[in-house]
Amino acid sequence: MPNISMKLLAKELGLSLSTVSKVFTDSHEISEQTKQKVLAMAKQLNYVPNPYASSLRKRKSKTIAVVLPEVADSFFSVAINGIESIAREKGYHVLIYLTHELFDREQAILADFQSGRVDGVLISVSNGTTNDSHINDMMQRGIPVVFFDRVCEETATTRITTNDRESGRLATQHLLENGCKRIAFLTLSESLSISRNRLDGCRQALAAHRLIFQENDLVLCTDKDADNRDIIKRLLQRKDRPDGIIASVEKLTAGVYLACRDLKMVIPKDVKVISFSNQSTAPILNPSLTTITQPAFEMGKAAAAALFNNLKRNNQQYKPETIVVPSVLVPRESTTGVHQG
Amino acid sequence: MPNISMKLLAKELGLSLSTVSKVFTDSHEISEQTKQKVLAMAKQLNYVPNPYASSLRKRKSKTIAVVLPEVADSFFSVAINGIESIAREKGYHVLIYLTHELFDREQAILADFQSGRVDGVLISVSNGTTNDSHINDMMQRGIPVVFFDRVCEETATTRITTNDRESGRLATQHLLENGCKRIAFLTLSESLSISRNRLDGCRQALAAHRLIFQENDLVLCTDKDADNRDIIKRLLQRKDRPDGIIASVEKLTAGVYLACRDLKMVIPKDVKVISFSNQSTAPILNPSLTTITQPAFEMGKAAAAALFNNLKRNNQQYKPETIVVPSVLVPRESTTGVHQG
DNA sequence: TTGAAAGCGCTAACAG
DNA sequence: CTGTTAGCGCTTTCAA
Repeated sequence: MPNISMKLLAKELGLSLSTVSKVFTDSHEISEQTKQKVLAMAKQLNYVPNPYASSLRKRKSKTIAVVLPEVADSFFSVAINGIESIAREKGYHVLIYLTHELFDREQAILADFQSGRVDGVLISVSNGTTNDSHINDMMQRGIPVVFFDRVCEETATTRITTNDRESGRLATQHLLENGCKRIAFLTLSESLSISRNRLDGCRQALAAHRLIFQENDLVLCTDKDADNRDIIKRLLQRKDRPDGIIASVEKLTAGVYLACRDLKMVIPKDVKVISFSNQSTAPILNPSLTTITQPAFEMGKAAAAALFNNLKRNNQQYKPETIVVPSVLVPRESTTGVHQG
Repeated sequence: MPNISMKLLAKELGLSLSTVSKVFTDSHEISEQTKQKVLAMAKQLNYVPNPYASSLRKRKSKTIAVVLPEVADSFFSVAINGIESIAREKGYHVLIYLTHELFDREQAILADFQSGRVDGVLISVSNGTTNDSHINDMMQRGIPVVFFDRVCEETATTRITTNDRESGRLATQHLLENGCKRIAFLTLSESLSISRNRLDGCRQALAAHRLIFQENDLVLCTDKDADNRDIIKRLLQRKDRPDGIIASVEKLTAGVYLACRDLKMVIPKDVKVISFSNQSTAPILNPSLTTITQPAFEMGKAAAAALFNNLKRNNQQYKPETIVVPSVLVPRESTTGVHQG
């Protein structure tokens, strides 16, 4: 059974194509009576409009793209839920693309959007993203782009972030208050905005306590968990080893726990650990893990909402506004030693 | 700057529209020379074909839909990676839809696909899905559907699952071999294929050991983690309490660990725990968690590959084949008490 | 309030 | 090998 078109539907009703079309755009120039008749017949014949014909004609796709480094960690998984929830509300469809942290890929993906495939883009930039020309291209072509989580700070558009710097400061302060004297900061990348900001906050907090961040306490980890475990072991075996560790990315947590286990070091007695993480297992780790939790769902929602705002005001001037959805520090045993609920 | 169309490109070249079109479909009836000329000019003018015009004309969208209950747990996150990787390879785009476990939603989402928006559908059915008429509708309209993970067993199409029954049996056997005498099975739903199959396997293994599964050892949990914690506490406080627990869904793990903590029960001494889970934190839980790990990435890939197969053979008869990608039991301390790497 | 007609950008049959 | 032409299914002037 071929899909029934509007033309057929019109013929069936003895009405003109344009009249029927107007019914579906709920035009006021159609009588209530005709509307009912058309709608009834449409339902009866199971008419479904062809979105691509409409897109072609209107030059609007009712589709947005979400461009992510990966869906591996829980942050993006949850963020997608937030995005989908509001896209759905607006009647938009969501295309998903993964860059796998490759700048090339990210460029290629955005380049495709010049075709008009999507009306707007939500992006969390890849690890390897160094310039924003591909993003500016998009915007110049009238396709709004909104950053979330991993942003380009120079680009003139809306950004949804969490308070990374403040969180870095809080995490550090929390460690210091719990008795740490020397803090190591684990990171995956020095170029990513979130890492830089979290580290900045860490430095600030140390400075406020008249401590200086030692450059060899900044530990660059890798994508391979096994390697990280070794890297962290080496860190913990140094003569000037830290007594507090900040894992600036969720996936670095395992390395810390395993390294400690290998070395028979006890968290939090020998070293205290705090992690930027959304993992639901934080409370059941042993010791339970103190986390800075990002509001992933809220950020997803905020990002989508911002995009739809930019979408409706049709100009190409987006204000370089930054919306901050704050993270939450949840103290648990890995820093406090105190057992809780 | 308006997007440049093929028409303009043709005019610029002094060629006809159709010649240019044929260049882009790489038709053999165009001279190499003209091809080069066209391609060069296209690049120069930054020509990008309009996908919707093409979709309209060809009645193909080069787009597939992935319909999921939720992206909350790690299984689906990773599966998406697998799907995306092979969609990308084939030059397809991926739309994502969430049902939030609601049958209504699932129906509405599929109904929209009658419009021709997608060429094929990958679906993991929602918790509340009881019949498959919406799926059959799709297929009758020539849109292939492939199930993955959560399948409808009656529906005549390709299914990608893991060996749920076998895994249920293995999990049970593993507990028995480690000394359990009475096993409780935690589940979220009795209707879901995966839950039923895992439970079946559990029953089989018990029977093989001349044990009978007591009906009150089947524990129905909820979506609320806090509630589950209480439910599991009650389970562990029964006079005839189990000494082994199978969490048939990842998210039930936390409840077990927390309930034990509340009751000062020690895993694995007082109760052994095995969980169907893909969480990367399993090794760093304390005790580390014995898991049955689903091959999420592989299943995603297999599902996408199967869909593309069905896509190219254009008939409407798909064979009701089930492809099984086996899960892996990873023994850890929560059942063995033995500490490992 | 309804209808006729043009055209969004592309593809594919057919002709030359 | 290249060009002409007729749509894909819909929206939107403009005219009736």
